[in-house]
Amino acid sequence: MQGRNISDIIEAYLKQILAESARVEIKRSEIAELFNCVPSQINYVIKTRFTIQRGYLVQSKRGGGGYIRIEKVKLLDDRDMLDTMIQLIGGQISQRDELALVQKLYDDHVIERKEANLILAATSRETLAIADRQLEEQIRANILIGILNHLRYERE
Amino acid sequence: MQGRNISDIIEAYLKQILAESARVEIKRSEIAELFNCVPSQINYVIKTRFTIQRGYLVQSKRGGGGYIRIEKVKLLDDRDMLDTMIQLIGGQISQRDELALVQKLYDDHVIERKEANLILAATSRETLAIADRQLEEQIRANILIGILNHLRYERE
DNA sequence: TTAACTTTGACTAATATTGACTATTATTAT
DNA sequence: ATAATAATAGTCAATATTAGTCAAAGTTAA
Repeated sequence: MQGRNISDIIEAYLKQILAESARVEIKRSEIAELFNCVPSQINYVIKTRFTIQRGYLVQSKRGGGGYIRIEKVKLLDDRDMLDTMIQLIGGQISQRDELALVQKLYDDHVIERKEANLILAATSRETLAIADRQLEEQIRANILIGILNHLRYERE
Repeated sequence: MQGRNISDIIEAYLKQILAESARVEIKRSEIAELFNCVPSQINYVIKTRFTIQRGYLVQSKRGGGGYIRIEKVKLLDDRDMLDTMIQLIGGQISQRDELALVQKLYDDHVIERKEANLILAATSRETLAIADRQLEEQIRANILIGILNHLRYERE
């Protein structure tokens, strides 16, 4: 599924570490050298793939001994998590961010695979077929929030 | 059916791979070069020959390391009913008519109760929160059709 | 002849890569 | 202590690298 460009490879590398360690701390220049890219590419990877919406917290420090630390965030259980997600969605959400969010719901066993795919099918750009991008993202947000609220009482 | 034009040839080429691999991932420009055609012809081939109705799922990514992925899926038995429903929905559907439709899907065991409720939650007037009634019904129609198309197949 | 299908290419959109410049923190020299 | 310097990381915009859309033009089949 991954590995066609450097960003994907770096993403996979970091997530592999995070699969075991709950947090990973890197030196930007070292990773850049390891993957033979410019240091700012690390920022790009983090910005596009390790957002809070996807359940990651990033901290860093400059200067000597500087680092970038990525931590996997627990969105707590049930109700808190749903509230948090609704907060994160806000008034609109892109298809890309939505995918990450639904993935997280699935990973956390809030929904099953069938439901996850149903949600994605219901809210894809192709399905919604709304010319105006902003409106599309607003409606996607509405639908997702509706579903999340529904999950509050549907569970169990 | 074979080899009369470039589109047919490209179709055959991809299907030959799919006969063994369940999925094929290509770089658009490479295939275009291989068959000596413009890149957008690949899109034409996919659009006309690898539709979901024929049992193919297509995903793609742009940018560096981009690709087009075609996956063969297993079509289910309810396709005719789904087609009929999509016809019936047309361009828009009220919440009331939708309820009847989802009920039928449930009665016919196409979806389970949880999924039915999820669909209703996703498409209720309250969730969509669109002032304009006509637009609301249009978008509800789009979402339902997207879901119905999703119900056509199963990943292998 | 006409309607459907195919081919083409100009324009658009999404995503990734790069590097110059900036900001912050630590270390060293005075 | 303070100032200078070194060692980090951050930002942002330009450029590169893909794929998508659409409509005009060409071709084929009924």
